[in-house]
Amino acid sequence: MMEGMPKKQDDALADFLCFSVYSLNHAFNRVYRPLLDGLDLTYPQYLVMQLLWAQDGRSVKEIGKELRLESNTLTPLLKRLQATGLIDRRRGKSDERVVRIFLTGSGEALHARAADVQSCLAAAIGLDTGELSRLSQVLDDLRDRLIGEAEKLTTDA
Amino acid sequence: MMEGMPKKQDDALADFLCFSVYSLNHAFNRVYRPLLDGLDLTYPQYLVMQLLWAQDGRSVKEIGKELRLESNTLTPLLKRLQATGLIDRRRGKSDERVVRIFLTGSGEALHARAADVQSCLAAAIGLDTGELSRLSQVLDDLRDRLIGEAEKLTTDA
DNA sequence: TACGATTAAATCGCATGCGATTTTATTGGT
DNA sequence: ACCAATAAAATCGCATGCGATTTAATCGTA
Repeated sequence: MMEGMPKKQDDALADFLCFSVYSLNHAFNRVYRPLLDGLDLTYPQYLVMQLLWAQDGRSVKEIGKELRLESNTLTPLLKRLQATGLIDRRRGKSDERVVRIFLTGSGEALHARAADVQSCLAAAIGLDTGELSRLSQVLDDLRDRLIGEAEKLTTDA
Repeated sequence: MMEGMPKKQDDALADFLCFSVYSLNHAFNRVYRPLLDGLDLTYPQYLVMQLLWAQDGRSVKEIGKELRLESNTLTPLLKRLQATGLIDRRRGKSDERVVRIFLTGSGEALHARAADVQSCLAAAIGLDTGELSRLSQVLDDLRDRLIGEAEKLTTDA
């Protein structure tokens, strides 16, 4: 309003942006859910399967680094995928602490059935390739900056 | 790669964008958490309090419409806020089905202590006002479009 | 070699989200 | 006035996320 005091107003936008991301994330889940229901996968499970389809035999740690998740989230999730028969969990031979994740036959087979999830999503989003990649880039940069800030905050406290 | 077959590649970007949003949302939570810990609030609880600080006496339905959440999420959350003494839940007089949410004294008092959350967030994000509002707008538009698509998908099935 | 520090997973507890259902109150048509 | 349809919350079950801690294996160094 006044020239001298726009700071309060501006700061509110930070909250708005966070809510935009929060509610957009929920919206994505709502689109993914009906698509993934047919595959008996949740969205985080789908993310893990995507990684494994790209490359097998990753450790829990490596998966966590890619998805920004910790073992306290991944271990139960991976056990559920194992229970449904999509993956195997094997202790590393050289290092017994490491658990490596391998696709089973049905885990690999699911890849084909997951083929149209991406195209449905792309259609629902309705942005062209350029906009998509630009937007992803902006969000990823912001994410990495925030993770840095979060570390500062928690280290200080 | 080939000129004739870029569709597969393009569709993958849809998955990437969704993951960008997913992981950015987690990153926001990591920044908010240490800030909100001092207020004994979670991020969704903070969102509800923001609404109430702006305007008291909303119904659960109205809060849900703003935050895109259902009663199955809000009811337990609101009961926790009531248990910590920040809000009151009262049945509407004209319509006994409706539960309206009111700030208590300590709920109102918390507003002052929450003042620097926004400014810390704004600093962590590190974008200027114009970029912030443009980005929010893009994400909100996408969210609303996706919710529309999700309804189509679930209605079809 | 011994042993404390480090590391990878796992475990525990709590707070979301949400699909599905239930409970209670209100409304609308006859 | 009656009663099915509708509407608002609440309840239940399950799958994340994550802080905090624990367990088990490996490493580093005296």
